[in-house]
Amino acid sequence: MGCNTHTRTFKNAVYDHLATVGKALSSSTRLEILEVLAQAPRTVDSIAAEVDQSVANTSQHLQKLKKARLVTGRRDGLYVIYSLSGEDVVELLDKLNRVADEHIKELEELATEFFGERDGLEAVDHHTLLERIKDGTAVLIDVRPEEEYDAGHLPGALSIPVDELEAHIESLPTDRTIVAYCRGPYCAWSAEAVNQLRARGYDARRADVSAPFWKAGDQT
Amino acid sequence: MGCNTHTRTFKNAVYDHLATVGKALSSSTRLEILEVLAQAPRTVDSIAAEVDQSVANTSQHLQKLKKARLVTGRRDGLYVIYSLSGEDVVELLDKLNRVADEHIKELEELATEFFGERDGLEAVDHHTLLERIKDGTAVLIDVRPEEEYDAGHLPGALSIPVDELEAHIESLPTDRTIVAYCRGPYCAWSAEAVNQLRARGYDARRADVSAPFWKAGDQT
DNA sequence: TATTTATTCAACCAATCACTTGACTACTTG
DNA sequence: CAAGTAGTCAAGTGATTGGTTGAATAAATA
Repeated sequence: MGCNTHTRTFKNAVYDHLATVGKALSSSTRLEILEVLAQAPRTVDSIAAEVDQSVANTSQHLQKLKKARLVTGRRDGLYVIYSLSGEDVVELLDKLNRVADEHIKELEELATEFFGERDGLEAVDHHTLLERIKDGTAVLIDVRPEEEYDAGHLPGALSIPVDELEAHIESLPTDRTIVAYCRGPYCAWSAEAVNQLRARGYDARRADVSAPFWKAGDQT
Repeated sequence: MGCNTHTRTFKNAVYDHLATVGKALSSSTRLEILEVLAQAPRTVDSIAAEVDQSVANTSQHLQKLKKARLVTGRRDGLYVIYSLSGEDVVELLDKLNRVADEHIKELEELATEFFGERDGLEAVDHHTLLERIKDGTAVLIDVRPEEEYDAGHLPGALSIPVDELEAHIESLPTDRTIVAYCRGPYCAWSAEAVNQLRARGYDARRADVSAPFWKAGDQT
């Protein structure tokens, strides 16, 4: 209380600005755009295709994200290339994911329903993953599109996009565990990769790791 | 590409759930409610008064926050007491604050405009703060209402709510720096406390620390 | 049981939202 | 300069939002 009368308008202005960021995170389409941008910078056209929306609509969403300062766009000739405006945005998205994951039980239900029994493709956590790669008992594969791998990947990972897995499957060692990861905890590609690998007799697992989030500090 | 057709509906469901959390953060009133709850659990009535909204409206906002699983309410006799549903929610709010603070330049402008020259009341960062308290060159005061102090405070802090500062000012040592903190980086109370203290000849500073966020890990 | 206090629910309104369509601007290449 | 491609802008539509008001519950107390 006390200084409320003085404070009001300043406080409101502050919360309005914070809400601008909140609003940016309030549309599923925008969250999808953000996750795409968390993998690698992209042009408007390509984002639109990725999230299955019209270019105009995508552009408008990008304007909103820009207003909230979560993304920046730079012109490169014919194209405008958007990217997240900082590491901390990845961290924010990561937190949002984790909070939702922790508290919204429907998400877990969805996941087990979609991935089958989640322990059917037992995920491997971050720390044991690193150890297993070091001591050579596991091979880590990044099943995202090549450009996303090129923009940054877990150390020691091989790039094998899902749709090329079939072709490269022979080159993988049969005497080690294959651990696959993709964009995030709900990205289906790693699950698909694991299924393909298992069908061929490999010992395969999903990594319990969000692709761009190795930058975002520790995985608890 | 590839598995989009299969993926679509699952992906949409996931992003819809994430957006539920985003939506919860998209209204300035709700963010204010969350910050209040980050200090201490509270009844609907008292939240409504604190954020200056009708009880009905506040209740509806709380329902939305509950649906997003950011808060929980438990009945205690006549009252329903709401609180944040976990530490991680505090961390999420903290990230939101930091991202906004980092990228939205208008926020800094607002702050300097309101707090006067920000370095006029030079904030003290987390680490030097801890050192100064340990070696006894500084006294830390928590200027939030007593209940919020009671619900949790920085170790070693004294509780002196702003509106009682005048009365207790004599009891503070004149030979040490007084460092004040309150709810968050935009909470005006600590600034006001500093002004009062300086007017009486004290060496006073604001702490660059968000009250409940000592739980939320390190201050970078 | 009737009354009081705290909270929620339901109905409503103006404002905002996500998305569409179609026109407009920016840049590159022929 | 004309033609083509990438992106933005403007106007419009139905759905959702934040807020209001007043009635309906829920629990404590008289």
